[in-house]
Amino acid sequence: MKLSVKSEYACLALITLSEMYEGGELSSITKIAESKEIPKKYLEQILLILKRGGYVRSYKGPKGGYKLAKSPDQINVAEIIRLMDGALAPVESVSSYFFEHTPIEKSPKLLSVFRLLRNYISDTLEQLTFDELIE
Amino acid sequence: MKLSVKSEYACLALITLSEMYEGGELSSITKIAESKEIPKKYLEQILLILKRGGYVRSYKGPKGGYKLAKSPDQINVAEIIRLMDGALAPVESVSSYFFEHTPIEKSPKLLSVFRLLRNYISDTLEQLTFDELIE
DNA sequence: TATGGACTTGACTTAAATTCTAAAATACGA
DNA sequence: TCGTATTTTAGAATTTAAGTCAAGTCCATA
Repeated sequence: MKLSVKSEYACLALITLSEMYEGGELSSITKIAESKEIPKKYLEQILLILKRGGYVRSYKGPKGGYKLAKSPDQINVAEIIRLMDGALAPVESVSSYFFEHTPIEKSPKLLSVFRLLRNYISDTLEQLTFDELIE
Repeated sequence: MKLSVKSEYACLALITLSEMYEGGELSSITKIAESKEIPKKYLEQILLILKRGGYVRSYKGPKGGYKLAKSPDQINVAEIIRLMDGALAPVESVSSYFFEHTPIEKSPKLLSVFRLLRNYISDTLEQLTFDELIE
């Protein structure tokens, strides 16, 4: 019952960018990777996904790097996890975003418990925006 | 943010055995696998783990099979997930059972949110026993 | 036009999930 | 009592997906 490291990395990267959103400065992949101890090459892939998702903007060349495309208070944690992992249900078949057949459907009662958990997790992370995560 | 299928399978197997706990009958791996649509060979491994954990008893030979070692109300879902996956924290470093360094530690605020989620999930599943999951 | 960074592709590594092969125990019929 | 079918037990091989690494290409800007 855990988050993928992909989502964790994505959140950490966005936190870094959120912290420097005010000044409008850029941060390079290398800087983010070093400060948050994330494998650089993996982070490259993750930032590309975030870019395609419209969360960050990139600038090439010397002095290039990344910055947020929206203000931190307009990005919540739930949507990032969804973008990275597809869904954020404790069990996939509980997801309201897409339905996949998983074995747990065989027990309606267990399924309903996980549905409650999903809603709690979902609500919590939906309300958590990145401006709240700045140090 | 999801459960391993291993845990799902373990819970489904225990639900099946809980349903026939009254009569004291046995159920074979094959029967459980078919009724819950679980890969049989994988289920064999899972039931062995449950056996070593003291949750089920096994009997070989024709008419053999598995049955619960305790009554369903004495087994909760949390301990099964812990047995299968090691911990049930939404993020491992939040686990109170063993501590592992994960990248999310880099953000204390995010970590504390996940700690709250973990406690909620943990409490919910700790209180959920298998007698409540019988159809 | 040279450089520092983003981008692209592909391959490697590890762990989860699944399947394969074979052995050991037991009930039951001949 | 023996043999056989049925079941669990065990270890290992295979597959698949997540995570990681390597080498190089493209591009803005100083």
